[in-house]
Amino acid sequence: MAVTRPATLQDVADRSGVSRGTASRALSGGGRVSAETRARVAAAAAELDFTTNSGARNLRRARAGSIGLWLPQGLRFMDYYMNFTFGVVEATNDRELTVSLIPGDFPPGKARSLHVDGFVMADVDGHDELARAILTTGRPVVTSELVPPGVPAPTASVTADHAAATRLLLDRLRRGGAESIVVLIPDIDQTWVSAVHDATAAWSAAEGVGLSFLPLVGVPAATELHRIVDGLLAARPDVDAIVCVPDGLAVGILSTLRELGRAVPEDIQIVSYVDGATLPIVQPPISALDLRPREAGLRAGRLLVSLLDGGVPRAAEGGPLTEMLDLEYHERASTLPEASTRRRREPGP
Amino acid sequence: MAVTRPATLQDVADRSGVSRGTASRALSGGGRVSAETRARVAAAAAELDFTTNSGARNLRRARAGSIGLWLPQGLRFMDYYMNFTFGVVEATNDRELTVSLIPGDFPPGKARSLHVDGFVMADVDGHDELARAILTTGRPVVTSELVPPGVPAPTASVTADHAAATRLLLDRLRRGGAESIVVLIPDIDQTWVSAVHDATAAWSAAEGVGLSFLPLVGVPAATELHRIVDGLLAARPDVDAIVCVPDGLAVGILSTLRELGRAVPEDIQIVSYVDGATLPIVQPPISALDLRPREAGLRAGRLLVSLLDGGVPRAAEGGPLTEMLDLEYHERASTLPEASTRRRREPGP
DNA sequence: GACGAATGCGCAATCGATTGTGCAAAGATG
DNA sequence: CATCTTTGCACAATCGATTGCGCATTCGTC
Repeated sequence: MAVTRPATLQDVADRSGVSRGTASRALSGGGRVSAETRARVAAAAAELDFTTNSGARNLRRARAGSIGLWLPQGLRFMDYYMNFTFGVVEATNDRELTVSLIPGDFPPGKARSLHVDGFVMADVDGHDELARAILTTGRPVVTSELVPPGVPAPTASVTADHAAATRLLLDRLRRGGAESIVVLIPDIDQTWVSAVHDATAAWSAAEGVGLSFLPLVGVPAATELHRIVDGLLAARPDVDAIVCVPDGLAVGILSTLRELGRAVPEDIQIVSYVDGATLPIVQPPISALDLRPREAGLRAGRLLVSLLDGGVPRAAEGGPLTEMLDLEYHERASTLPEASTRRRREPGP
Repeated sequence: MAVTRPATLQDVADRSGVSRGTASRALSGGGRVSAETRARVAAAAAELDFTTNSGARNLRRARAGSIGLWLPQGLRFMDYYMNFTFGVVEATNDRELTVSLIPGDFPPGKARSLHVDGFVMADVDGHDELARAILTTGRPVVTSELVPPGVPAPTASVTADHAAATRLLLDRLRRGGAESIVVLIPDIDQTWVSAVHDATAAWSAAEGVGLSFLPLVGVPAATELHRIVDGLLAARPDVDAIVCVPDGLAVGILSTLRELGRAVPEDIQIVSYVDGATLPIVQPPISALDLRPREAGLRAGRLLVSLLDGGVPRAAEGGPLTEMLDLEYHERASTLPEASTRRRREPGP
């Protein structure tokens, strides 16, 4: 079987005895073409196995035909970002758009040379030079989560009410009887993390519940985690609830607590701010907030597509466009249902 | 600031007083251009903030300028595939190639219309129609792992010696004293899974160690997992080692075993065939095989790039090109170091 | 001083499709 | 029957860059 050059529109035109222009109109549906000609061209196209060269079309239409997807560097939150990515891809279904991944180490100075029509960015970190460069290109950008202060504003954003979600989680722990809560929070400059932090602090002040933060740099290994939890329990023996912000970490905390002889949820309740594939399958399954990454990606992608289609005003009054995403709390066994069922560490009467 | 059309090569040519052709040669480095002209053109390009329109270039060069990345459908092995993806992206660094994600539900019939120069595919499943269609396009394809029998062969593949890796794991368990092993294996039609299965069976026959398979359909929830493990221990009380093939599952097994009062690794050893972010941070940390997904993606990507550059013979004698990847076993605390240290469940003398 | 080679650059074709303009034939209206 | 619209299609410009060819000019050598 000879390697045959793919058929071009010219080939189709020749075969059906019309001009290239007519062939184009016949196939694309627009313009004035007789039904009979249209059918003849369609037949020729089918016989030649013609598929339109999207590169040429995009050139003519002055579009790139793809959107760039930027994801944070570092190896955290893989589960989240993979789902997010699939969501973005889903948003381009049946549209003539492709999703291309932007290398994390792409030179920021060359950001303008990225041949894309717009960008979707997830969790922009204030310190990432490439992220800033992309936001400065002037092309449409939709971010998932807001960008930190000092970073050029995106065209639009998809975000969620993290303050409310945080309060929901904390209220939930409190109803389960929590009186002293620790929040394990990653040390990264992303707005949703700050939102969780601030909402936690505000809630603590308002509710008068003992609360402290434990910042985490990087991804701690098992021994380090053991040391951290051990130190924590020594310093604050009264801790009876833990909020894990990083996704996979909660399972590590859980097994470390068991190792140290603490029962979950009886002695200490656990919730994770980010749900993940492993959280529901450990014993006890860990309650978590479902950030709905796939939906977030889908919404961000769709928003960008609308912007590119010109269907959405670039700047509605009152600043950049923001779309809200509802989060879902998944109650599992690592939190106590009611305060009354709670067994304190001190022996009963 | 007015939205100004990006500068074209013609603009650069006009500004430096040369023809478009000369400007092109001056910037691309090829052809005969005087040093002085070259400098003048470069200056003009810099002033105009010119970046070459890669769409136009690709059209002229009859290339697509991107490679398509296909990943299996379903939500398993997220951690692995995300790293794999980053590896592929890394392979395109500094080359004029982008990585575009192929939607999992892309219509197989239109696979030929995908405007890419070649494909990288991970873990092709024999039942996926789109995967087959892609392999039939005739374009260069590099797969990670071999394709199942009956599926059109790819141009080249990156794979690993799963039989050897399996034996290594099993030998390791045996040295730790294992006498009755259970292998939890996902019910999917991918060659590496079959390789693990077959190697396990062969090893069992050769070594005379008791062994059984437990096929898993889908991703079991916590309660289901509990039931499975419970049933397993009831049916085979002598089980003293478990091999988990799916990645995140091992942590679920671990905590379920603890729940059931079995000590790991003293009563039952655990290893995971696929390493993941959570495995090292639970107590005890779970021994696992590092499949080196990033490296796999990188190698697959590089191989495809070589194929596209024509640097590698399409079909060396002896069938399709195959590159081997070394795997790494990470010994952790969920396996016993030596048989002598093993504590049996029956009380001591 | 003459002739061949090398150099520098402009011209124009080309990649493959889209789309505005214009002309001829067919149909509608008086 | 003459004029006015529509309809159907061909022509050619265009998107932005790459590249083969050919013409001057300059350089080198005898």
